[in-house]
Amino acid sequence: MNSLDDFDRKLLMEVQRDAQLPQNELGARVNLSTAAVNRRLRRLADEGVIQNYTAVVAPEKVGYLLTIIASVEVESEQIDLLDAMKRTFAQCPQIQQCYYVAGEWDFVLVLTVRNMDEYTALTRQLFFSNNNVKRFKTLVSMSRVKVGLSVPVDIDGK
Amino acid sequence: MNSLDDFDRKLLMEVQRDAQLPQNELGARVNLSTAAVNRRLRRLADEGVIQNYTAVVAPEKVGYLLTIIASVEVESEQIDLLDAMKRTFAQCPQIQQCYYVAGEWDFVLVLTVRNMDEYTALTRQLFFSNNNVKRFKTLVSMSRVKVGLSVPVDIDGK
DNA sequence: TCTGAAAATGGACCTTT
DNA sequence: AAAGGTCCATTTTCAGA
Repeated sequence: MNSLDDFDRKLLMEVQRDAQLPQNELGARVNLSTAAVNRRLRRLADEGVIQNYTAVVAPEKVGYLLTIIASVEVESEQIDLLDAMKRTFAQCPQIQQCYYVAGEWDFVLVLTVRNMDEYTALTRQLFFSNNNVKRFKTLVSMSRVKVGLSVPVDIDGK
Repeated sequence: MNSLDDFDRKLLMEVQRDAQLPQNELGARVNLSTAAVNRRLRRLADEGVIQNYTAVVAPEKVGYLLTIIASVEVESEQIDLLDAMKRTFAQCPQIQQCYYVAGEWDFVLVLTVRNMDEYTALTRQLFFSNNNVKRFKTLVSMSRVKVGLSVPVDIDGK
């Protein structure tokens, strides 16, 4: 049902780089007619391979000057407590990413905040006032060396 | 030069959620004519507020089943050594994100890989064979609770 | 804000494998 | 059948009045 060919992979590569390329330009790059490109992009979206199209906003241009990585260890791994935390984290607009991980920590969060005060307030709200947070650690980003969600869909293996 | 009004903020909000909304639909949502929407989106892109438009690909649908968070401590913080590492990390397609951080670690990486073998190979290439890596730690993501790059541009403060 | 031209999308239909 | 190509109508973009 869900096997991608080289056309699909090339399209995904291009459209991850620039989702605004018109379909005729995509067609020129991957060697397909615009109609075929149109059909494939629709199929990829329908199948959920392409989750969505989004504009990437530069946080520093809208006043979000700080990026923070926070690790969280929980007190109890009881399912409903975990689910509640996941929901809380997912809903928090400043949390861009939340991973539930195995290892020394239970959650890793990537946050974007305006300044340290905003982060301090968030730690109160998210960590200190949550009984199930045993401890957390903060790493402050000095440089966002690479930031993206691109998946490498090179032309080869499977 | 770069002050956003509520129209801009609403547009950014919408277009982060779905970059495919036509400009007339955006206009209806934020209460502007399509021409005004058109001009504003162009301006936001020109100013770099909108960095780019991209299709978000579901990694698991293209065979990238594992998400890994890796922390790296370096041996020396000599500028040229750091720059070399940054370049290496930035170029690695499986590294989605790389932050240079202050705190217990020097780098935090978010990686997407097909499987553990691929990650093991990457650790050889990126960490073990790099003299400037003192130590690294791996956290394996069991659940990608929230994954995005959205910046909260709600309607309020500055 | 409105109007209109140029461009892009997406369906219908036919052809190829 | 499954997928590509061509053609065409509709929608969208975007500049000028």
